[in-house]
Amino acid sequence: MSQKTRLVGVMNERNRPRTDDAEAAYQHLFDAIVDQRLLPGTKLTEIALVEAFGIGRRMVATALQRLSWEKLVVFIPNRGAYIAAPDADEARQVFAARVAIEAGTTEAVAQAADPKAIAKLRENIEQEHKLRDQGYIREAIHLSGGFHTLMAELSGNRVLADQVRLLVARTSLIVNLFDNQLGLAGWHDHHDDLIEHCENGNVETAVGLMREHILEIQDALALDRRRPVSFDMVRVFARG
Amino acid sequence: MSQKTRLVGVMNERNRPRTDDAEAAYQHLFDAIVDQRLLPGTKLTEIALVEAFGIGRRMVATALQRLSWEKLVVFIPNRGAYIAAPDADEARQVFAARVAIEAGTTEAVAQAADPKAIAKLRENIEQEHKLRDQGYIREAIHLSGGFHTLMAELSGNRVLADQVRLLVARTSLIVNLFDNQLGLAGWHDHHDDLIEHCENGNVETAVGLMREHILEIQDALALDRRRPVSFDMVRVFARG
DNA sequence: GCACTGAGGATTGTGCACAATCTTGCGCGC
DNA sequence: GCGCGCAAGATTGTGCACAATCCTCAGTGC
Repeated sequence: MSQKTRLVGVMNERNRPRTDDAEAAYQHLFDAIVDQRLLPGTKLTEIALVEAFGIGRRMVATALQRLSWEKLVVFIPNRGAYIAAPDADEARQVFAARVAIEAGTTEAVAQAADPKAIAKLRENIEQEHKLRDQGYIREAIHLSGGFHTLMAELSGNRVLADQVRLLVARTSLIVNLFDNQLGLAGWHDHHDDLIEHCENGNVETAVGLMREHILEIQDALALDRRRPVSFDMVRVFARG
Repeated sequence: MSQKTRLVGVMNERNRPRTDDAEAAYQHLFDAIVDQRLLPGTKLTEIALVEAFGIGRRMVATALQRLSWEKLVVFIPNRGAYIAAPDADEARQVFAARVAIEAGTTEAVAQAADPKAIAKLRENIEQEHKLRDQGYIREAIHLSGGFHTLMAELSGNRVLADQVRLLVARTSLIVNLFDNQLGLAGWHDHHDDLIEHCENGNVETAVGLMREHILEIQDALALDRRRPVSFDMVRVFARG
């Protein structure tokens, strides 16, 4: 028919709705945050991400809103979305939550004492030892996060595992923001002891060790001395 | 000027972007789910909600996706969004997570033993007693959820409080789906005892009571006998 | 010098007219 | 009667052209 309805977008061959693109964009951003390629305060504009990922505004908004819900991104109305920059109070709450939740995951793993799970944890430890011997604090903490996430997954509870995954990610932001006076002296032996007690089904001791371990990470940070965040340090973006 | 740019939407006075409308829609839906006005399997179409709430599709999608992340709504591709209908395994994980997390909140409240917090909890108990005397199981469990949420808020940790709020909401779905053979015999005295031990700073006992309490709620449900969910029982919608 | 205003910029929300994809149901051939 | 296929329906994603809102930064009056 001779309808003149060519107003908007007729015969656009490039707009196929791909639902899981939002998930992909989310994963990319999440990994970039955890790997500290995206630093706190970095600006994330819809249009910029549309161009970067080649997806529509809706999927970008979906990914950003999920990150916002996970407290990794903060929306400032009519200003844009920014990578979150937790303050000292929020940091303390994150660590407190980690103590509470990871006590639960540790208890589950220690009670089960599944040899297969223990083996996976030992494998993770191997890699951690390798990096620790080279003295890289940041990588050590990063892999430490991997250890905690793995432990949560092995607990068999998806709810707790998801929470630990998020809290580890937020810890990554926190480590970036507060001066790190970490003496990794006796710090590295905790994971080994933890595994051993889990293997032997020594539940109480394992849980206690996990709590101490997390609190020790917190104490290694100077929570009263936050690195100033300019909230417009945009240019770091040009790296991914 | 005499611009003829009336292609799309010129001078629409009704399209002012109100950012917090997404939050309002989310709250309405969340409350409806917790209050069991929206039952598991109910279909939630974007367009229907656009007309119901008078907001744009984007904000509706935002609200729905948040509910989806919170596991209260499930997206089925090209079919629409549905109120979640947890299976037995998911139910067990929710209860396990509640045991772990609420052990943490109880510990915090009992350690603080703040008289003001205790008073608030007592006030909640009063209302629960009133409803329990009338024998309403559903309302009792609903208010029981309120007690747990309040406890989590009083623990002073927003992370844990948010999680408990979500887990309580999911429990509301679960209670709806599984045959409830609840004998609320000794069930109702737990909250009273719990408060007392919190008041006296009896941390270990309080935590143990909370764990038992949650497990008792779980045991009162027949998790192996799920009520069939038609996943198209739409008409229940006409009630809000 | 200083406060205030106003124009421009930046950013997100909206309605619209599709496009893509899956489900459903009906008719047809056998 | 029965399976099969194709058309119609339903639902969400997309690009576009705005609208609304807030921020920024000049320029002006006092």
